[in-house]
Amino acid sequence: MITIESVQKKLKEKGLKLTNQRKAIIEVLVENKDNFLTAEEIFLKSREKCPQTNFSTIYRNLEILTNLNIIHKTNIENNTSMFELVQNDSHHHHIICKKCGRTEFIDFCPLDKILSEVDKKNFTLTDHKFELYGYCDKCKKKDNR
Amino acid sequence: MITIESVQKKLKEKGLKLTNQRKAIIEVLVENKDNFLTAEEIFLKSREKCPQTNFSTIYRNLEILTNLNIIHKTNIENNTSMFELVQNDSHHHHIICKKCGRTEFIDFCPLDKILSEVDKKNFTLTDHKFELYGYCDKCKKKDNR
DNA sequence: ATGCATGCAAAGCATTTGCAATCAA
DNA sequence: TTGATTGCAAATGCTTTGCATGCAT
Repeated sequence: MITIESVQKKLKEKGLKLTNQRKAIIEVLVENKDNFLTAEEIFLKSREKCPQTNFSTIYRNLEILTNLNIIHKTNIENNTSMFELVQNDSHHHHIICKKCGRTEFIDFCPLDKILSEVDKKNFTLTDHKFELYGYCDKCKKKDNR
Repeated sequence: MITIESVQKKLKEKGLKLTNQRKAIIEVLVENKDNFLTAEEIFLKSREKCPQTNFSTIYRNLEILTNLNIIHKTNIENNTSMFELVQNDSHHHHIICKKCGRTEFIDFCPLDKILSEVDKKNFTLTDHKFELYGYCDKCKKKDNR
């Protein structure tokens, strides 16, 4: 279970300062840990908690948190990144609603199934992505493609 | 086997005109059908064949070809889209070199393995992505992350 | 001839950065 | 106190768009 406190502890261990802006960002991420959020969504929600928060602060912190493996960044369709808290207890993948960003977790990871095949190709693997896209119950395809 | 001619035929069937710029773009895509290319790479290579080609022409055509399912668009890491010709004989996934963009195909598709689980979640699926990232033989991790 | 396609230049949007001021430790 | 962090504003990079011209059919 991820809490605000546990993330803050993780930050302190890394020697990072706990500014109000950073606290707000983390709170937002924890409160929305079942959804991918855009930087703008995180910005707007963070500003409710810490009004003076600036957009560049958001981006700088999202990068720091990504590098620390506290959050996970993905690009769904276009050129807008989305972020979610890393649920560090279990490796998992996602089903993502293309309209509202709501996600469900998939415990299944296909990587094991094909690792032997990859080795043959002489690639050194660093990352993988397995994501399903569609429309959730509430957003069921209207005039979307 | 995908040839320039077969793609051009497909375009004609759709009522699209065969301009020199469009021909050049298709040639580039066919010649590099084993690699994802960025729009810029496609631009530079196309201009070798058709010097007056403009960047906006590239983007307009990439969008048209994507909508016609002639090419496939993906976002690897950041906010730069990459494109490859659709190998329409078989559904497949990719191993992608994060440095040079070279790809290998993976015939295995994990989707079947979990379809039943997805149904339970009431998502209407439209797309999925299964991609492995790493460094190919030639680019073996240097100072990359 | 007709309208789809292009070139050009400007705009749009997400993201990044330089720098001086501010704040947590 | 001191370096990490922030706000601001400007810059960047990729992509899109409006409009007049050009070209394939």
